[in-house]
Amino acid sequence: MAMNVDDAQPVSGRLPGVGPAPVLLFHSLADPARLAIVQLLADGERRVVDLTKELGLAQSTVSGHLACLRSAGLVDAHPHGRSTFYALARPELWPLLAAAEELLTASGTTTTLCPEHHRPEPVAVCGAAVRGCTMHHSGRH
Amino acid sequence: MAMNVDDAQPVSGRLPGVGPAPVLLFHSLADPARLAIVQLLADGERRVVDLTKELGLAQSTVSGHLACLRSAGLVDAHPHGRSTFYALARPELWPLLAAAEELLTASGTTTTLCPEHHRPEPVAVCGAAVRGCTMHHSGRH
DNA sequence: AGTTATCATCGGCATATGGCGATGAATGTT
DNA sequence: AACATTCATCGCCATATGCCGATGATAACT
Repeated sequence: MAMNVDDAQPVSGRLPGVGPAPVLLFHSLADPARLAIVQLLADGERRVVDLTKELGLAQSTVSGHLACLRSAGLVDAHPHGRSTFYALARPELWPLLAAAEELLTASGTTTTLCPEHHRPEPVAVCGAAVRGCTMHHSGRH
Repeated sequence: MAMNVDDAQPVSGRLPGVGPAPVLLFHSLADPARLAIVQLLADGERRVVDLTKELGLAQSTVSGHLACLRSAGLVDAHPHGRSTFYALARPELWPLLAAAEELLTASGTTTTLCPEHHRPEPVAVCGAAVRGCTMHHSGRH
């Protein structure tokens, strides 16, 4: 479930230099469960059990997905007591999801990947400063 | 090699609504070969043979990857004579890749996914209008 | 100490993925 | 007409992926 970074030659060995990092990043987002986790974490950090219940997946499965997201650097794990809290680690994720959403919209698909508060201004006639992309920790410790 | 759209219940059936489209999109980018193809096509459209040589992969493999990218709506196929030209179909892809690049940079990885002419302005003090993200067809028919 | 809760990790299993060569259709060339 | 080229598709195979239950470690609670 992991996809190691150290698998050297990605395909045949002489591909143009794409590097494993972007592949890992996109791979981590190329799964319904992981994408759902990201969306849930957008609302605030969660414990593994919480996600387990919200997703309807086995605990081991959720842990696996979280490990994947963590290896991609998208989430952070904060152990607290006997539970572990997971939270989004990269605010830069929202522009990415917004861009994906826009691409899909342009392709004719209606999708919602970003919560409203993380979407960029519709057009921004210029003047308004930085918006969206704010990390908000709704404490639960 | 395709990943069908009609596989209904993605994981267990009761996941929050993420929809198959974004998964398909990210999946299409989560492969070194396909990412390489995208980069090559950024420079202009290619035939399958061209990509086959440039990637060092079997023709059937390349065709498969192109089918995947096409099913994700990222590339278009223009049959011409006995060869087929493939070109990028979505200019909106560049903001996506730029966002991914930024995220990875923020994560500490140095990666280059967009050609310079497709990158957004470094900061854009405001004033300069729309830039980058232009589709350029360097004809070869 | 004993019990309960939470979670990471492991092994097993069914399926998906990505690689290849072979085949056949379509088209251009001789 | 015969041949060559290009490409989509198919079957095969090795590996990766995602799911689960079981196990064991850690920490809290009685």
